[in-house]
Amino acid sequence: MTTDTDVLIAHCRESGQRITGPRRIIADVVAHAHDHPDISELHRRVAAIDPRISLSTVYRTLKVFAATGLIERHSFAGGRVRIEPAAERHHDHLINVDTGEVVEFRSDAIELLQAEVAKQLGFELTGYKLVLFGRRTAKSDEQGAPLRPNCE
Amino acid sequence: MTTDTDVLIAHCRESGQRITGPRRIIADVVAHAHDHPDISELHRRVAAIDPRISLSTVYRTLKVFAATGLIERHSFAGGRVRIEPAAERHHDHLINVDTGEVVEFRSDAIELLQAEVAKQLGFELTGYKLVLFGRRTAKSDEQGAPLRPNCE
DNA sequence: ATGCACATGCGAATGATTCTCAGTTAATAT
DNA sequence: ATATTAACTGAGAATCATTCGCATGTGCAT
Repeated sequence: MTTDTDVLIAHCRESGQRITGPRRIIADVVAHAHDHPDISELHRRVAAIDPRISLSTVYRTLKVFAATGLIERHSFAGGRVRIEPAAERHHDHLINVDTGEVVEFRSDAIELLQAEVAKQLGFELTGYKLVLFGRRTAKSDEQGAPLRPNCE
Repeated sequence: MTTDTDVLIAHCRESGQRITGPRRIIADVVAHAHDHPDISELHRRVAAIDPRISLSTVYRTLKVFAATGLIERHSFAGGRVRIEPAAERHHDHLINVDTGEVVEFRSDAIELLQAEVAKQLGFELTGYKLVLFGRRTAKSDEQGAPLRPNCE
């Protein structure tokens, strides 16, 4: 139960949501999940703290958190959705196709170009989804969260 | 049954696949599907030609076509997968968040930057997924295939 | 303290996709 | 042409992630 968690809780309360036991715990787990876990993994961690908390509640609470912008939901591999606490600073992801490892990065240049491209097509850019897939170049292969490599 | 279709058929045969009645029809429908339909929509079109063709067969055949690189499978909106015949020239997509309209575009600059970013992170870029979301700027709103706007 | 709207848990429902399996059929050899 | 056989197909069951329905439980404003 750290400051991170408190921030989540605070935002949640501000947006008129009730702070319940399950939500406290889920907020706590999410705030410390810096490895882009999927929802069953989150439920596993939550259940390790309080086994009475159901998967439904995790789904529902995450939806609430997402609606308030407290977390982000990614679908890197087409299949299950993966969660990360909302970052102060926006970033994108590179997936190691060999290990599933998720690397975060940001590039202002790419974002500028995207807005530029959209404008040229007659659109105002409201959002985008960018995921890079790659393979480590002639270096040690590091660890990585299990994730189905490749993307549909 | 046009040249496009024949090309699909030819590629299919080359890769050691059998050319069956259903596959002919599916190839034909896919070759003319320039609107990124989802799989049930494809099945609808296929069934309009031969109602005996099952949804399973459409799924299976599309998987075969995809494995051979004859089509591309996109998951723009998180939910169902959408199909397009493989293009000579690679391109990305911009989704009109108001109408679901899919606009194709390409930007060498963005692709160069992506490879650059990956390299800086110590990766060789093997692929990427880029989807822009936008809203038409002060112009007539055009038509668009129905698609759930926004993306998780 | 109390009430009630919102939250929870459980299991059932959904929706897309995949699998199973018995019956067909294309491609190849005869 | 015909037989052979491995690949293909249709129908429905199975799977998997996610959502729903509903009876019960519980924050929190009064």
